[in-house]
Amino acid sequence: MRQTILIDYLIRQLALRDSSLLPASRDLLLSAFSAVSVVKADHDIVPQGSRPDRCTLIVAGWACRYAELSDGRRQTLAVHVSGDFVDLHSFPLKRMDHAVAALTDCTIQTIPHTRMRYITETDPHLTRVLWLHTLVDAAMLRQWLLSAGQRNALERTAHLLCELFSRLQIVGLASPNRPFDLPLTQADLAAALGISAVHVNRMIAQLRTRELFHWHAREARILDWERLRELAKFDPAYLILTDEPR
Amino acid sequence: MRQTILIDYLIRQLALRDSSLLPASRDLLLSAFSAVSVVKADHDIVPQGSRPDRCTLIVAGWACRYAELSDGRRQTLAVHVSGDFVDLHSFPLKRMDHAVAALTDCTIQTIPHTRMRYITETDPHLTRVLWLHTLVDAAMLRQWLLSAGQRNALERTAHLLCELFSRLQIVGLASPNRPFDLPLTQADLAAALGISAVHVNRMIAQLRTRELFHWHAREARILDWERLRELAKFDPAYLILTDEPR
DNA sequence: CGCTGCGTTGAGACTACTCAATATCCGTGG
DNA sequence: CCACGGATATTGAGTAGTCTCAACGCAGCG
Repeated sequence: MRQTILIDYLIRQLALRDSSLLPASRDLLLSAFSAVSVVKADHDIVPQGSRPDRCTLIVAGWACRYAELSDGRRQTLAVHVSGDFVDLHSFPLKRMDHAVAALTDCTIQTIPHTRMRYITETDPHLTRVLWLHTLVDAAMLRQWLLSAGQRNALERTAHLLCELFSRLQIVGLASPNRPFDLPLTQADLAAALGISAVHVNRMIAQLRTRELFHWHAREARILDWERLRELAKFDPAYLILTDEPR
Repeated sequence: MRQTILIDYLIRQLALRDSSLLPASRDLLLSAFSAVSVVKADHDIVPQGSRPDRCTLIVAGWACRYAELSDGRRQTLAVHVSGDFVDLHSFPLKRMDHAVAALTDCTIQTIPHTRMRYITETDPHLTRVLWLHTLVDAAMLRQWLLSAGQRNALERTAHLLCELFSRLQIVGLASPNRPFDLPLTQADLAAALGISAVHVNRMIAQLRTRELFHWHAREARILDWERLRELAKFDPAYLILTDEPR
């Protein structure tokens, strides 16, 4: 039962990047997950500076990672949706240099570091796939940094929407020419984009005026994918949508 | 002979994060490195979009990674010094989503992906250490994103200087209260900070006025580490300076 | 039915940008 | 050893993008 949920999202992500992973490897990973638990919106799932002894998977809901300066300024580092490992990197890294928080109520499952270690000792193929998984996260960070440094506020907003839409498609939570559920607030987007919430509002309004994107009451709709992609200069290659042996 | 050079820098980095790595593992890594070769300043070491069949180590010189938008805007994603693997992640990722370029003349050595694969098949401990190595890169990316999103130009400049100084200390190319060699141009810093070269100049001037940092003719000197660190809100924890088993 | 949180809009301020001019450094060739 | 040219650094002036503060609208909920 619990596997079924995981297969729907996590396995879709793993299979996308390496379909040659054996069922035995897949089961080695899946069989160690805890029962599901729930985290309320706006609560930390993993605090900054902690030393987790397990990795957390989002089964349902939206979460984010953020880093905080000593004076309280916060930057969102990633947005996570169903099927995302939010802190797979905590296994090699040990200490969390940032926090993970629930943006909406989240259903999660965890897998102990001891199992991760066992995987690295016994299953090189699965280990490489998990390593890749952490590197796709890093690739997204690079795109966010490219956005923060070089894209203006409008392009940056468009780019985030493109990325989220593409990633939701991977796990089957969105499909072309259909609306999708976007339960974030404009303040959430602002924290992710490194601009003020007021300015996010203006940028969203501009996307609406240009008939690229519409968003009301959590229902988001991409009106012109090609033009939005062009505006954002979005190239999905970094999401590693190709399947090749690792 | 060639190992001697590597030990000086790369091994210092690996040992810092896990001194329990066995000599056999270390040698498994070191023995596969190519002879040194040289890349002239401003030349690409690894082009964006390529599919390298080897990983590259900087033996001497300064390099950077950068991503480029289709209209030519560039963002530097990382600055690399002696002892840094610039594209270790190319092994799991296969395709480069960004480029690596020499900022100064660089001496490099490479290790084939085939050897990397062999390591993952036979040496779980070394594999975890290499995985960690790619994740320290990701931790730096997070700090850069935090800088880009939340730190102003002055703080950001100070933070980069703090990071570079700390990393140079790791490999023994800088030490407290002593000047160090900083062969970058202000334009290089601008590309890394996501601000204009003119503004970098003003920020450096301000650090000089505040008697925090002095830089002339490649010789850089941190005048007041504590105050610079405070200004930058630099917390070196993300560089993983602690040694614990992986 | 009145909070409270979120979204929207306007006005003025500030940070960092661009363009442009000048200064300085460094390597090269005479 | 000096003169030159190109790259780099410095400074000034005006501008653009984004910020902050503030007010108001609207919807959901206790």
